[in-house]
Amino acid sequence: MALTVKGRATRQRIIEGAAAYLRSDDPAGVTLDDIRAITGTSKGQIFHYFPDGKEELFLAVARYEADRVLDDQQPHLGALTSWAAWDRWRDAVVARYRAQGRNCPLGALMGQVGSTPGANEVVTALLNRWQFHVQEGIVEMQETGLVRASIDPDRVAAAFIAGIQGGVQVLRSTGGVAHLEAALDTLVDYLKS
Amino acid sequence: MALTVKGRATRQRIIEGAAAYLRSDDPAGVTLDDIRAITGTSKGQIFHYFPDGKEELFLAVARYEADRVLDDQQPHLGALTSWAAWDRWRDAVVARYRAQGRNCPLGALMGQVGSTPGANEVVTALLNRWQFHVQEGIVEMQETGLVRASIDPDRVAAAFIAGIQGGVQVLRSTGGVAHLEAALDTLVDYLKS
DNA sequence: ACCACGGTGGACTGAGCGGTCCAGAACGTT
DNA sequence: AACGTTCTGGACCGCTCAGTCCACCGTGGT
Repeated sequence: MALTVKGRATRQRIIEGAAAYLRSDDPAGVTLDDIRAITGTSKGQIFHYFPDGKEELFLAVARYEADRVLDDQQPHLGALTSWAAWDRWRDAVVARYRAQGRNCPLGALMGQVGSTPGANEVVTALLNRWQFHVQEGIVEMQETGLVRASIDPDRVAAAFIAGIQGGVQVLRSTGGVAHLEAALDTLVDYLKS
Repeated sequence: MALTVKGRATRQRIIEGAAAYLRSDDPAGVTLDDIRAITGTSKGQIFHYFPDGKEELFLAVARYEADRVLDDQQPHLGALTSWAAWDRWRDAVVARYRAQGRNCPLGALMGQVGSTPGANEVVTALLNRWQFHVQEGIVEMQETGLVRASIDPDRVAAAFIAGIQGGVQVLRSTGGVAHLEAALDTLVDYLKS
């Protein structure tokens, strides 16, 4: 399938339109017809650009959303070299998810797509990149002596990822960011102690 | 709807059969017909005992599973009065989810049911009870001087809940319990420090 | 001018599935 | 034994929705 400039634009329009729609509404009941209407396209186009249909489209949207997750944390996440930087990062994460509210785009997508290999791969790749950045930050803090050397950067970075994921999970049920904040603050506190 | 003894038994059979089936298979594609076949019942019975249909049945299963979550952590969760008890609890949680593997019954159910008020209520109630027990444990440890008084039991208990939820979430994608262990160990370590 | 190929529109299909309905069996109460 | 109530079975309905198909349009290369 060779795409022209126009074709790429349409494909992208479908992805972004679908992403926006899935972000606002409950994705459980989202149909291809909804997406068709929202993006001002037709069934023909959707299957032209995503031959495997719904699953392929949703996976493309998931990849798109996954990229945004890390983008929204930059530049803080990439330079966790001082306590001030950690605080800014913490605030960025909390702000992002507070704004997002109950509608976690990726979470909802995953609930939809289920546990296909492709879906797991998208999530795993995101979590790996995320954790890597946190780990890098911890290592750098250790090198400058701000964090004691006895802690295991990989392990604590994993704990951060788990804490954030869980905080967001709770947010999806309760609507509050208290757990997310508690997890982040407690772990940062742990690094400082 | 007045249920006889036989009726209650059938209703329970449906719930448990559905729970078992949902636990093993991908719940996204589970139909009422599947449940009917598994439980050896009929459409008539399902709607007799769950007049609101699929949603009511799934909610009943969710409640059933939610109860099991805490049950599986007992008696450890209810008596976090020594470091040994905390370790036993930690091991019980990890063992439970390791055995469960990728198939988180409640998580999958929630992905199915979506964000109905009823579903949120089930999850919120579970998390509250869970967090309460952890908080109680922290307070008791403080009273016996094993945990320093300067930490906020509520906040750290919330961090535990977030860490566990996130660890399970990661488990669902990667199949590994490393994140769950990292979260628990790091937070217990935090309490000890 | 032509032609080939990618882009676009939308009617149509087919099946899966939640939910309805009713007839009849079992039960238990008097 | 008779009658009301609950339990059970399964045929049936209707709708939703992913996916198909094909005709037509736009564009760019020669």
